[in-house]
Amino acid sequence: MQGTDYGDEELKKAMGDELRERLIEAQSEDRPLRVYCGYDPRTADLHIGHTITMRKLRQFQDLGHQVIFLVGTYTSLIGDPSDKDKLRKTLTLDEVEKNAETYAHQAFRVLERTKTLVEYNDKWLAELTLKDLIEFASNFTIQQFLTRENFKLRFNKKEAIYLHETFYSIMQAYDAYKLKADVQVGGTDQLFNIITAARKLMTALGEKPNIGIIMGILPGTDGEVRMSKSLGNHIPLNTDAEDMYGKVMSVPDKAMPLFMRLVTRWTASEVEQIEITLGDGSLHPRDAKMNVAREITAIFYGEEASEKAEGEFVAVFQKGELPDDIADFKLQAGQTILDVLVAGNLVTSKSEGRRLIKQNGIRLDGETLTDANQIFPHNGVLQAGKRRFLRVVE
RNA sequence: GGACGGUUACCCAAGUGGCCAAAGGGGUCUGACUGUAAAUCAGAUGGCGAAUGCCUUCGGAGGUUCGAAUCCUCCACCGUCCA
Repeated sequence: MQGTDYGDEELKKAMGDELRERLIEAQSEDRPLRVYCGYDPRTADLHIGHTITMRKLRQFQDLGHQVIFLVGTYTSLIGDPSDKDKLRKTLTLDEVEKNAETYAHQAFRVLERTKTLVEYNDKWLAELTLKDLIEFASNFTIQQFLTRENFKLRFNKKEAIYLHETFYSIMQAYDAYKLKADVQVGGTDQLFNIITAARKLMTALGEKPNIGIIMGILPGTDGEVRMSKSLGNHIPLNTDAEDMYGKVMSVPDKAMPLFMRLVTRWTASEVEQIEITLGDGSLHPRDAKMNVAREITAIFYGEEASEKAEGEFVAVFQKGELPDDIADFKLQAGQTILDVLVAGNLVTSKSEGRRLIKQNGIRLDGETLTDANQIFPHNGVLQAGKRRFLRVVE
């Protein structure tokens, strides 16, 4: 149950107990648990926050259970208006399928491909009739939905709650039913869908209710707000090892417990051990974070690339040396410092370049440059800020 | 169907005729310091220009005005309430 966040001890205990029972039951029937999590491929641009539920699925996978990666092809077509992260535009089936492919590709850096069953929910949702929907919906009351935190809050603030948002819960519940899920994994925003909607509908349709594993929310690089691309504090999966390592190092120390629990492959006892050594001072917080950064980078780029990224980080940021790979830039006659900054992609505009120079953020071979319009003085390594480099040659 | 209200920069959110390239917060960036791209402190954060400055931006299109994010008209999208 590492990294879970039910927001309620009783619920957590109930789910833990039920999971234990279900495990025993499955064992006596000589079958693995069916564990699923649904993904809406409305974006193909994943960040490490998206991998939390995958990590949890992987843990089940490693214990020999059947993991189902459900692609929300049908639900993605509509789009959830409550999620401002996602564009509200309606996607075409084609786009969804393309996204799903990229999505799965990234997901399989966490999950074992051969042991993962991939399903698409349009297979059964598209076939539902209005009669079915009415029947399903008759299991729920408006009050139940209104007690859901998410809705209650918006209701009180007089914000819109769309009718079809309630369909979402019902569709997701039906997914769980069709998949005969023993366990469903999701973030805290999915608590209602998993615990209330799915369990109720499954029971009504004569299945055993799924057990919810509710995962905590990962903060972004600022350590406070949840990781999100539109908030600009995310760590993307599709970057490079050096960048990922560095971005993890830029996360405030205080957020490390969550990063360890939600993103790394470490067990609960391993995490506890680290926290004990941090507490008694035998482990330096910086070293602890370096371990986390190395681990997370290794998950997505492999051990070798991760170690290399760490070596580079130590060299560049702790010792102030130059990184291994610096792009070459061929100097043209007459180019000013500002010209080179722009042409070499160290800055995105001349204004930004001027700003950096004014802020003493531009160095050539370690010497701070102060005049943007000066003809580029000589060959050497040009550095913008702490982490952008360019080797200027003839 | 009716009555109101909203749409502001990466995100949230002020601004209701000139002092608005637009408060504040978040994010991001830079510098100092350091234990790290942590914490803390300081600064920056549309573009072009050496610079007084100029150009583009406040949902879209027009209009009023010496002057509009601010007023008017139409359009689009969204919300709340009444029925």
